[in-house]
Order: sequence, then C-alpha cells, then structure tokens
Amino acid sequence: MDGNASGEEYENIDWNTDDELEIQNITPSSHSTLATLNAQTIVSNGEASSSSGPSNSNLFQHFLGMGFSEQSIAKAIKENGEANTESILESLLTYSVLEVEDSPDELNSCHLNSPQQQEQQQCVENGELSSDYDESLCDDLSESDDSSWSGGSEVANNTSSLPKHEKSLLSLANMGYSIEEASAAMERCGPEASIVELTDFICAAQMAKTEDVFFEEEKPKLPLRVNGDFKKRKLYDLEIWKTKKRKGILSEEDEGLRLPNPMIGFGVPTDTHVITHRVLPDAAIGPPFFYYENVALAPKGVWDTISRFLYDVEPEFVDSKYFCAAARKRGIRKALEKWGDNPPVHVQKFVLEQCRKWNLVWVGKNKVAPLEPDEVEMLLGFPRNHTRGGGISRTDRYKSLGNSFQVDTVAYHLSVLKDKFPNGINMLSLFSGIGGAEVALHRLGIPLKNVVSVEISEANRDIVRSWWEQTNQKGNLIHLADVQQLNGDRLEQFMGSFGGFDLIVGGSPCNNLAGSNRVSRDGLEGEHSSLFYDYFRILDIVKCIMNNK
DNA sequence: AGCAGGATGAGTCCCGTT
DNA sequence: AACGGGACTCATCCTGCT
Repeated sequence: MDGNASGEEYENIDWNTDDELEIQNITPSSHSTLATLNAQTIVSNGEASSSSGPSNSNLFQHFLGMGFSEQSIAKAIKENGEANTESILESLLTYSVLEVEDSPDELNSCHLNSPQQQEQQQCVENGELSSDYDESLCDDLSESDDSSWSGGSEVANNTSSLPKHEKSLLSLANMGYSIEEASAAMERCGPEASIVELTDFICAAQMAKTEDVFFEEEKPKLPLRVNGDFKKRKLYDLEIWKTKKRKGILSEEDEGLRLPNPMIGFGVPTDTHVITHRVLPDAAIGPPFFYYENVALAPKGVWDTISRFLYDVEPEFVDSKYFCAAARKRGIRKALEKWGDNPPVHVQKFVLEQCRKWNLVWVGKNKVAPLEPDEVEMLLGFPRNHTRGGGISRTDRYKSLGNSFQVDTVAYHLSVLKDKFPNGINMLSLFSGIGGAEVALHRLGIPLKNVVSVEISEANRDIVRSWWEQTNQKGNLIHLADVQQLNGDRLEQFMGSFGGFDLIVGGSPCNNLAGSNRVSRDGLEGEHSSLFYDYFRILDIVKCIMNNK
C-alpha cells in the first residue's frame, strides 16, 4: 500500500534547514485537525517538490476545497504570502476558531442529509484535537467547522430562475472550480446532490490527484503508458474470474474474500469511487447494532469465517491512513545514522522512505526520532496523556496505543448512529482496550448512557476509567475483565436494568492473525484470536434476548 | 523494572517472467 | 497458467544495558 517517496521530487528540499524550522513545520500542532494535517502533509510535500511553487489558483482551490471561505483565504494569503502553505493554513484555522466563538450556531458541519447517505455513514467530522483532559478542549467531532471534508463554503443564491443542475454548476464555477470538475462531480454525485457534497467530491478528486502525482514513483517500473496496460490486465483478470464463475469452476478458494486495492472498502472521504449503498442480511440488522474490527491481512479464510459467524455481513476493509497522518500505529526506536551536508539523491530517498515507513519525525538537524506516545495518542484521535494514568510505562503506552482503534476512523463509521440516538446510547464494548470506541462516540457528541466495558488489562481499564471521570461523563461505566466470564445471566441482568444494548463494539485479539507474528500465527483458532468466538457468542446472546422481548 | 535493539521467518499478495 | 522473487505485517522472544 505505502509506496516510496521519490528521491527526485525532493531535490529542492533544503537539507540544511535549521532545526527549529523543521520542527515547527512538522511537529503536529495541537490546534490542527487531523484531516487538515493529513491534507497538509500530502499537499505541502507535493508543493515542496515543485521548483516553481504553487500557483495562486491551485492554492486557492486547495483551501476552498477544505471548506474555508474565499474571503478568509484571500486574507490569509495576503498576510502570509503564497509560498508558505503551513502559515496560511494556520491563519485560516485561527480565523475559523474566532468565527466559531462569534457564531456558535454555524458549527454543525454534518452536512449529509439524504437517507441513503446517512445509511452509508458519509459524515466525517474532524474535531479539534484536545491537548489534554480539559473537557472544553476535548471537542465533539460535531462541533468543528473547519473540517476538511465538509466543504463549508456558502453559496450565493440569486440564481433561482435557473434549473437546479445549472445553478449548481454556476455556483461551483463561482467558487473557482472548473466546469469540467463541476460536471464530473455532478455526474458522479447525482442530480440531487447538494453543493457541499459536490465540493466534497471535487476536493476529494483533487486530493486523490495530488496524491497520485506525489506518489507517482511508487511504481518505478511503470511509466504512465504502461499504466493503461496495467488496467487492461486487471480488466482481463476480472473477465477470467467472471468466466470461471459462469462456468461454475471456481474453487472454494477463489470465492474467498479479497482485499480491495487501494484499501478503501465501501468508501473513505477522499475516494472518488465510493459505493454508496449496501444491503445487510436480515439477521444482521439491529438493534443491537454491532461493529467488529480486526487486521485486514489475516490468514486466508479467516475473514470468511468471521463473516459467516457475523450473520454474513460483508466486511469493509479500510486503512486508517486515510484518516490519520500516521501510516503505521507503532513507531520504532530507531534513529538513522547521520549524513553529510549534501546527501546524494539516493540517500535522500532512503531517508524519506524510512521516515514514511516508520513514522519518524524530524527532531533536529540530520536527526529523526520515532513518535512520542503523546504524539501517537494525538494521531490516533485520543486526548493528550490519555494513556498516562495509572503509572503505566512508556513501553506499555506504546503497546496499548498500538492495539487501539484509530478514533477518527471508528467515528466515521459510527457517525450514522448520531441521528438515531440523540438521547444517548447503551453500549457493550468488548475488548475495549484504551476505549477507542468510547472516545469516538463521545467525540461524535453521542451521549454515553450505560457502557459495559470488558477489558482484560487492568492498566487499560484504569485508562478508560480515568478518561470517563475526567471528561465528566454523566452515564454509568461498568467494567468487567474477561469476556469469557460474561454469560447470558449476567447480560440479562444488565439489559434488564437499562433495557438492552444499542451497540456492541469490539476488536478481538489479532495476535494469531497478524503477519508480523513469527511465533504463533495460528489463525482464528489461536490462543488469543479464538476470542473472536466469544464476541460472536455474546453478540448472539444479546440479539436473542432482545428479539425475544 | 524498564527499556532498547536485534533476530526471527509464516503466510499472503503483487508483479514480472517464462 | 505456472513460477519465483520481493514486500509486507494491531508480534514475540531473548539479550544486555541502566
């Protein structure tokens, strides 16, 4: 998935920049949104590769697509100059914070209104990253208006005599998009699409394009011309597969679930080919709703089994790198050796590859280091110091974080629940870890009424408990240690007291599924990973109890 | 204790070649 | 269609240090 950064694209990087500057530019600011960081990473790097610098209109469109108003962008560019996108963005964010304080009513950027889109959880909000436990800083995802994906620009509406689609076209053109972009977006999103949806689409397409250009060298032996052949090859493979299927000569293995490439399943905000609808088997439909997670690259057949147990719901494969600036959750404790003042291109390339691969950040001249635990916390969407409580060691913080959800990704998926449960939710959280699901719901602004959280690690339970207290949760948190001890009687007892669970969330252990396990990659029947069956068992009991009511 | 570093190497997928 | 090399992975265990 992750390609390698090109060496030549970085020839213009100043390798002798003073440390302070490097740090300022790269260390994530606690005030930025995740998605902004993400976009910034892609775009600003891309721009760094260009000797001529960004053109004004591209720059303008880039920020427009991120949802800032034309006036703000013009002002920010005037203040900072064209060259420094980082400081422009910072100014824009500052403006938007000021605007937020002035007019709180305009905060809600959850803009997806059509039923089928709500069905398909398109609403990604990127809340401010809280810098500590202060509740005022731990913002809801629903209360941020500078979401990159929300495309919040207001459209002047004095064209009421035109047909709807022409009105939209005109509006988009007025916003600085080309007619081609606008009509492509309208074709893709349908005639009923709102301006915000259309700008979202265009923004996503632009970002995808930027990324393609930026990572072009990911396929070093594939010049553009050959790309066409590559696509033909894929088409050919598909035809072969279809022929086989028609003739009924597909083996069991061929029928197995395949990983999408790129890893975007039913859709991410930046994808231009989003599947907007899926049908769930009757048996799977909630309440209780459920959400199950595990590693994508499990041994063959594991996902088929999981899917079969979980009422034949087709799994969605998604790589959290589409939601998070970190390509990998775990940093390594490896610093690179020092280079001379003018490293050759291949050395530059090597260093950048390593940084990308291992999430290294610049900490000084010619020095890189792995992410600190609090930086990992931030990238994963947790409040700063989330894992610090209970005297947990640095190594254990890395470990807990490494096993956790990426909060923004989960929030994206669970955002469909927001309208369904305005008064709050009762959740059964299995294998809670450090509470990724809890934090995601909280940041979505879904009140947590009763949470039964099952987690084997005492340190992790302490973490969730102290998060619960420090965010002044109004609901009840009930902690249990072992999913294997959670039986029907106990569940019935809980459900009797507060009337059933609305949502069951869990990611069972991946130890025996993960490819990096050299010792005991024993599959779904492995010592730890077999706990998946407890997830199913508990889910099924809850479903039975609720259906018999 | 805690930490850092290193060795380990199965299973799968991708892609190019034959 | 078959084959082989390369790349990847929510990891685990061991050693040696502070």
